[in-house]
Amino acid sequence: MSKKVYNPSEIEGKWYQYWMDNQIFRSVPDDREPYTIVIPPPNVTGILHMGHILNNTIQDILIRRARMLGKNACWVPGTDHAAIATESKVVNKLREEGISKGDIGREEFLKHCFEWKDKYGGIIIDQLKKMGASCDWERERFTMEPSLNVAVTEIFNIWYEKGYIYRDWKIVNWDPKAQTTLSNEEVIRKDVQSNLYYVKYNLVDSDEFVTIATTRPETIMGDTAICVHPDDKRFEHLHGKKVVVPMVNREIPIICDEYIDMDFGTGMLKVTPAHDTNDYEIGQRHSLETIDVFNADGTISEAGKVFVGEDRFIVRKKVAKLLEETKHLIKTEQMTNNVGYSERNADTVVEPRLSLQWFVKMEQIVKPALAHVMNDDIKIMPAKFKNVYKHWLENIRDWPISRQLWWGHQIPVWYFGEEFVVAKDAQSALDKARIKFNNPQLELTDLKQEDDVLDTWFSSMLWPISVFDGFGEDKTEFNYYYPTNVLVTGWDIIFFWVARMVFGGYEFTPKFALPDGSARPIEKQKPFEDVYFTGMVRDSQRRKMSKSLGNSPDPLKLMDEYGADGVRFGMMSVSAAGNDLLFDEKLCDQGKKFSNKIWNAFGLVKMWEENAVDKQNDNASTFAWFESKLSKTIEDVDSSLASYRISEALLSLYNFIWQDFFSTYLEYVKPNYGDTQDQETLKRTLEYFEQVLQLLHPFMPFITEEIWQAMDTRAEGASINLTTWPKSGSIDVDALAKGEYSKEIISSIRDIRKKAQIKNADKLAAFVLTDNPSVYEDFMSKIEKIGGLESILVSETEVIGAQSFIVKGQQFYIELNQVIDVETKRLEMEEELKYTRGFLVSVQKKLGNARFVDNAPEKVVAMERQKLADAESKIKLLEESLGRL
RNA sequence: GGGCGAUUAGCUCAGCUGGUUCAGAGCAUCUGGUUUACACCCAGAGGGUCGGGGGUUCGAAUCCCUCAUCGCCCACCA
Repeated sequence: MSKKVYNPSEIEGKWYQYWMDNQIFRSVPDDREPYTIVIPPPNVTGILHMGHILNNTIQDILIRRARMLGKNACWVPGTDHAAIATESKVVNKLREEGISKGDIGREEFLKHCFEWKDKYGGIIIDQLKKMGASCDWERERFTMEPSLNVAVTEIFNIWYEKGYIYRDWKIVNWDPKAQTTLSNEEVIRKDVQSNLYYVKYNLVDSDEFVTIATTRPETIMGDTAICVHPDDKRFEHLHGKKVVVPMVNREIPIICDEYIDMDFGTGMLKVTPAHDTNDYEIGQRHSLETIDVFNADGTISEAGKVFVGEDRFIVRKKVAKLLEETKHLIKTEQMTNNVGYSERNADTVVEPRLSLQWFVKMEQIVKPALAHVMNDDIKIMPAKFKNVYKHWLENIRDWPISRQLWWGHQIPVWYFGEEFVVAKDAQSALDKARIKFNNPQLELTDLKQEDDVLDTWFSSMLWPISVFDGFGEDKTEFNYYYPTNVLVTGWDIIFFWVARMVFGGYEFTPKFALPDGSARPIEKQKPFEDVYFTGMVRDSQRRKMSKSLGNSPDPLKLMDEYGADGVRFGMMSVSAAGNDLLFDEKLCDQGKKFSNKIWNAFGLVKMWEENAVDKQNDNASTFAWFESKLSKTIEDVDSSLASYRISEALLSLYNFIWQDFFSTYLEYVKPNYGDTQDQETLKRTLEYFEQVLQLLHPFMPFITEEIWQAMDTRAEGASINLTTWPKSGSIDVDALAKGEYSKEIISSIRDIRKKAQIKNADKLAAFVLTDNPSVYEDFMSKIEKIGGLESILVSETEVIGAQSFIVKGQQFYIELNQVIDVETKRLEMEEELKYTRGFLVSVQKKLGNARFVDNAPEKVVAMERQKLADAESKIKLLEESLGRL
């Protein structure tokens, strides 16, 4: 401990290994109350980013503190298979090797995926360990492991039997790059500048034409009607007429539908049922033909007739040119419209596409999920997200769950020609099929399992249940740990994940019995008690952190530079709940400096140990003040944490430790140069230090463990993790106030010294004109020591020619042996007098108001009376001094 | 178009049930300080009509109304 600079990298890895070796984070069911968190599983192939640091630090703080509070703390880690993200990475990798997914087939492709997962899946886990996450690693789960597949399959069957899962043609969001469906939540809408093309459609058997405005001329080949509003007088004469689609020369009818907005564009809409949700609905209402002009990859299909095989955006330009050449393009206007992009392939425009997909009917499912959040059975923090949640659930649409991928949970549906059965596995599918199709001769080879897999979030929905084997035979763990205490995650996945886990909980746990065989009551069905939404991490210019901007620091580099403790501190110090936070590396530096400060303070105390002796001290009042202050801080930290105000808890600790413990307490009790420390002070100081470390441990686990271990000889396997969270003792208001006065007095002396440019080493004489020596008496020796005073003597009269200040009605004088500038002094005092008189008037006015005295709480009135008295005595003192000046 | 939120010191933000934690913190700025645990330090200072206006109240940064500005989410305007 002789080094003056704390080096976290030497320390942190060592202690993490120690915790693992001693199974500190292991949790198994026992008699204690459980405290459970399941991690939002990061993508298996992902790497740690600042958002992970944020929410995992919060979880770690809550878990470590729960452990110290004597609870059976269990934090379950794991990873998510992240269907689209992972599959596209593997596809890209194979492409670089000249291999295509189709060539090698499903089985072979999955092998590559698992290889990829084995190679990269461990990275993020190691990174979580590096930041100190106290997960029970023996419980690590993966959303695509076999037991979860069993659960997913079972749920699919249950929902199918309940009639909640169905297959249907719908316009879905199609990602032409990944070539799969996306849910609405996976589509990111952006406003973009587009061209609005005004296109001429000729009427059949007439010289007349109509003009239609469209942003998507490449879909013209799929038009099957022109639509106008039935009340639109301008077009009444066209009702029932037909027009010719340019380029393909197909005749289509002009129809009427109330959907049309008469004021937009030309008031006429071209209807392309295969490529727009609304058009599709209009098409259904009017029994229109559906012509799909695109292939799966976004090129024009045979049905498009022109530009077949060319990309949709190239075709858009070519169509425009062609229309111009054939005099069908009247004009082009610029406009802003809203275009959907794939969440996974940021540059890919999502194509509305008519296809046959699997859906979950949401109407019934969401009812309990909405009710139990609105009545706070599940508490959402910050509460503002309750509204967001409500709005989404109230307007929810059916959930498209099939994805045209191979990496994921394959949909448990087996086809026999156009028909199908839903089953738990191939064998039972065959059994069902033989009955359903009344054909006992059917063999497995006659059936074909659905190629598609399920949306990743379908398995994530079950996460809090499945990590405790809720769907397994043995429900011991599930019954002990579920419901979890809190979910900590970003608000951006409130719909993707949080809402789905909530309805998942209420859908699937009711049938699980409790250990005594009784039915599971409603409060045991929810997946978590509380949801804590973190904000998004942004850079200091408020930009979202992203790879492409390059503004996201690499957390590993940060941890190397500032230590995991430093990074955790930096992140937590700005993490007010639910607000986006501006992250700046400087914050980590502050954390690192804090670590260093603690390290050095401990070095000081450790030095005392070397030659401490048994002797008297005069620290009684310092101990009394500090203990009360410590108790107060514990109360503050407890209450802040109870309401998830993490940064508030950390900052009050930071201020307490640095200001009160180090700058004040340690300076007060520090022996004079060359002197030794006494045993009692040493012992108490170490006790305080230990409590402070315990309070700080959840936030900064490594340095607190390091120092805690260095404080004393510890048993093998002992850890600060396993100690008991400090309890706040009694608060002695009087002792507390006296300590604070002493700080104020010292501060005033330093100010005078500073202004008079007197060196700290020069001793000064001080006097006090007092009617209440208890204000300073207990701390007199400390004030003398820190203030650099020879002594504080009581004076019966004013000390002429000395600098003065007032604390709690006591007038102190500091003799400077310098000529003081009378005029400056007078102005200063007059200023203060004027202010105090004004203050007095306002207090008098308040107290003179009968309605205030009658209505305000007694405490408030008493406080005002105290203010009045203090102000009056201060004015008296100032007036006397001025008079003499 | 619908909804939500924000506006407090130069910057980033706390401020919870209306009243002593009420005008705060950190950073930044300025000034001074090296034999004493720490210059990754110590000490001191300056800086705000709490976005504007109105209201409720004995009392408003806090509650209500209104205006302004800014953000975010949701939604099918071709």
